[in-house]
Amino acid sequence: MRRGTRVDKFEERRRELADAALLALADLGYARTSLRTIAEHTKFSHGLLHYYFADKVELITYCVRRYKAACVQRYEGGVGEAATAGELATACADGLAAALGDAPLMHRLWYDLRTQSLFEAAFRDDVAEIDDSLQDMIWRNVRGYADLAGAEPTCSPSEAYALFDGLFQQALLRHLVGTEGALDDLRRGIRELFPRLVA
Amino acid sequence: MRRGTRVDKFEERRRELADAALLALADLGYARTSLRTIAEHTKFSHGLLHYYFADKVELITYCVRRYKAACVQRYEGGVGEAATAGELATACADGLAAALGDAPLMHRLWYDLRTQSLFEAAFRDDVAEIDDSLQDMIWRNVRGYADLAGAEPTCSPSEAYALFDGLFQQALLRHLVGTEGALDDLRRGIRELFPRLVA
DNA sequence: CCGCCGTTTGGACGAATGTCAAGATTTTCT
DNA sequence: AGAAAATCTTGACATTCGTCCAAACGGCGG
Repeated sequence: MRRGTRVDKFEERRRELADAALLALADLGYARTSLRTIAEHTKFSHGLLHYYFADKVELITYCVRRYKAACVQRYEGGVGEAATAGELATACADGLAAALGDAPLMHRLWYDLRTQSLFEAAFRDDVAEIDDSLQDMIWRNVRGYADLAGAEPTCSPSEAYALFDGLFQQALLRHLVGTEGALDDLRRGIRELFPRLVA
Repeated sequence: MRRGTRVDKFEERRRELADAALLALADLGYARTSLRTIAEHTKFSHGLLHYYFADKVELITYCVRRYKAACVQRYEGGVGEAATAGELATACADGLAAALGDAPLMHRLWYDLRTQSLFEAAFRDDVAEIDDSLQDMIWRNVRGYADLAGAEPTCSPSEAYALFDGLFQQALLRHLVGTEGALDDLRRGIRELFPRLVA
């Protein structure tokens, strides 16, 4: 048996366990998720987690990286197809609102982990990496909008990301407590944000 | 001795304990703060906490309310003195940047608790109340800016708050990891945000 | 078939947690 | 001063946590 196969099998199980852990984390949040509750989301016993992960921190950071993989893949495409600036803004707004509507608990977890990284240095690098890729995603859209509108962005990439993220996070908050129209407001807010950022 | 005095003394100690708890929470975050570590921030023993608070949740929610009291008091004044729209924008930007620079750990705690409220229903009402008062504070500034500029806001109060909060939260993130110029960027970002929101 | 090795289990451990109650101490009232 | 009420300390409790480990399982090459 080739060495590669063993490693692949090992990595595959790590991914499987991490995915289960992400479901548990999305349910309960970082503060309330123990290794045993994670194990209950799998068909294995709690001891196994320490066979595939050195400790809890390694498991969680692996989960964060895994979340990022799914995340950037989702946002990878997107900008290309719009013919006008308005179309791009609408497409971006619809995409973000759909992302929020499809997996609100995952985004809640994202904000939880991002906040935890401010207290737990171990998460900081991975979280920062995800944040950067999200900022890039937003900036590609803003740049694309400016190009189609024959204008230039009047803000920095990080500023644009902060503003988009503010809208997104508030929409998440309101969506989770059941506020009607939170997603529609998000769509409108994002659509109208684009023209505010170029000149 | 009047009954009122007893109640006052009781309430005063509750405040004292809650303030110590807030310091501990600001240090460690909600997930890592236990009742015993809170007690270590006081001159009392851990058992006393259950004399003044029924359980941990009541203590934390009391802390949140207390945080709000200090918070709204800080932001209460502010709008009145500006003579021009630009002055108001600058004053608001300076105020928010100063608030962040003076007590970054308290604001980190705020975002932590706001996120926890998405998992722990017990905090939800108090957090929402603080969020509303912050939104009002922002909206007073946006309204005031629009009046001085002879224009009208082109966004809703919640939208304005989301955008301001996005800038503030990112500035906090970058400030806490030591990014130079995070506060200056926040000031500039807020100053430039005002004209984007009126027409 | 046996023995090996990667997997998996289930229980044990010490530490830490929230909660509680019994007693000591301090304050207050008569 | 003495009684009563309040404040506070101390130690214990059950539970849960992360971690570790000895043993059992399972497939595959000999």
